[in-house]
Amino acid sequence: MAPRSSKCNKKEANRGAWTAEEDQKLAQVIEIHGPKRWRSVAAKAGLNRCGKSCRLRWMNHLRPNIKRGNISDQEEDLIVRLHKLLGNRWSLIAGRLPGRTDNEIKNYWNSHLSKKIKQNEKPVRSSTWQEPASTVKTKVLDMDNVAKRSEEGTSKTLEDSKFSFGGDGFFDFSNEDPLNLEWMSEFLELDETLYGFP
DNA sequence: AAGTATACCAACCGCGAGCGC
DNA sequence: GGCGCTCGCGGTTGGTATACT
Repeated sequence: MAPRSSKCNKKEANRGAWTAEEDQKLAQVIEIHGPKRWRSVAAKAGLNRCGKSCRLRWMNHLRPNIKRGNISDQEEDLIVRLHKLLGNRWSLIAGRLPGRTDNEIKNYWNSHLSKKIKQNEKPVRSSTWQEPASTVKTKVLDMDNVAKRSEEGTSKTLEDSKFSFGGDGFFDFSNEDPLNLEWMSEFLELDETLYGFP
């Protein structure tokens, strides 16, 4: 059976750090054709890279409005709260932090926050309540279902909520200031309504 | 100054989901 | 319904920079 196309050809493809020239070529092709069909983007750019690698480079470095470094206290707090709520769903967490990438947040978590959390293990929601990781996963899966039901117009639970769902099936917070934590506390209240916490 | 340990970040890998044929 | 292709995600690895002894 032929190898899956999503795998990079280890022998033929360029690997390792990207050069400025490669970045430029990639950005040019994406400007013309858009950030999709990554394999053909790689081919059109004349890059000896797999599509996957091109996508990663674009998403994490070349995209417009990317913020680099200096994660603020507010952002850090938000990451901690969202991680408590969503678990290791980095792309979702990154979606709430404008200009930040999932990879950056994941790295930041692994290198800074996971240690910090272990040290001062302070529950955010109450002085005693702490959510097991398995519960988080179940809840998130449930949230997916609730989101679907909401899209289908069959959800009663969220009917009166101020929150709406975006096209990706998740909460659309587009009207909320991502760094204002007020919306988060309301979100946690909603969470309690849905799942009976604490 | 040299060697070692640690921190940080970019990139890779494997897997699963979605989609079209 | 099955198959292959593409994409996106999360975990992991490897290289480089910095701190420490």
